[in-house]
Amino acid sequence: MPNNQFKRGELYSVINGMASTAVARRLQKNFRAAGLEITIEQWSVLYHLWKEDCLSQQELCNRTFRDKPSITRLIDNLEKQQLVKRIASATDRRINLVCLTDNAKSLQAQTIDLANQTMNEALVGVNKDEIEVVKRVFQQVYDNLV
Amino acid sequence: MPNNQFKRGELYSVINGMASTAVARRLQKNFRAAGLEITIEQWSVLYHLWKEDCLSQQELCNRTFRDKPSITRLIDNLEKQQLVKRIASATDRRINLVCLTDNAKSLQAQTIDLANQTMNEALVGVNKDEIEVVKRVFQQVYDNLV
DNA sequence: GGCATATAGTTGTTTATGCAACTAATCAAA
DNA sequence: TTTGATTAGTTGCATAAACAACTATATGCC
Repeated sequence: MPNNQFKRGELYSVINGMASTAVARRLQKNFRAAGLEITIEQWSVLYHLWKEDCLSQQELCNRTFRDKPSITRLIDNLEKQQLVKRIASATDRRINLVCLTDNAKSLQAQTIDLANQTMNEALVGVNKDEIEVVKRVFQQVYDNLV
Repeated sequence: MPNNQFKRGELYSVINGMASTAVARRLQKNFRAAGLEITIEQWSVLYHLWKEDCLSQQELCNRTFRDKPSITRLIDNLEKQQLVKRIASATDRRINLVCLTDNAKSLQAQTIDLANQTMNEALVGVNKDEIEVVKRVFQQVYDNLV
């Protein structure tokens, strides 16, 4: 089915180059406009810590879909900005627990508002059913490949 | 509508961190497995040149959704690998036309096969209608933000 | 206990991105 | 025709990603 294949090839360009980076860029811009000096990558780490604090770096890898070196360096930068602290696990000395500082806790409400606002800007003209389809397709694609 | 907003916030994580990078990673892996020493970013530039050769850098920015510095450096690297050449425009001396070398032309069929194969792996269990919804949503999101 | 293996995290290297500041060429308006 | 604004492209700097090689700790098997 060459016709179908061509359409799938087109979809690749769409997925890779367009909407996802446009959303990320807009969110970054909204952070900056609000005077927040964090990157969206740093925010994506904080986002998971707000849901559950003091995760290991490995657990952050799993939840943010990043590899270990990426998380190491994101945590390095977050530590420099005094938003998280590495705390050695008491039971397994290989593990660093990454814990939020008070500094980071105070950012939670504001940044989540900005993220919701960004998604509202992004999703004008998109209905709930379509969102559900996109979520299902992405989960399926992820499961197919990982 | 706080409930709706929360769902949109979740979608952001999905869009930004998951399926798109998983597809990109798989395509990169498939290139490498086939002995091709190009990155997916370089491929995305070549992809548009195969459709229409000798585009200006600005036109490549538009078509690949990248900014000018990104294209400058991608072209730098593609030129090092002798896959493209910068040719000064005869009519406007500000413009570089980016043209494929024979070297690059010979890659076209193979890499497009690999891209189609990658999308087939990625889209197992996803039907045509869902693909159309995803494409429409992404176009809408992009139009909303850019 | 001791060795092989697995797991958690770090470091080095290359490539890519975002933003701001810059040069050079073109265009347009007085 | 000269001056001011726009457009095309480059460079510097900080952050991030992919991959491979590495250290340190823990686990499991004999």
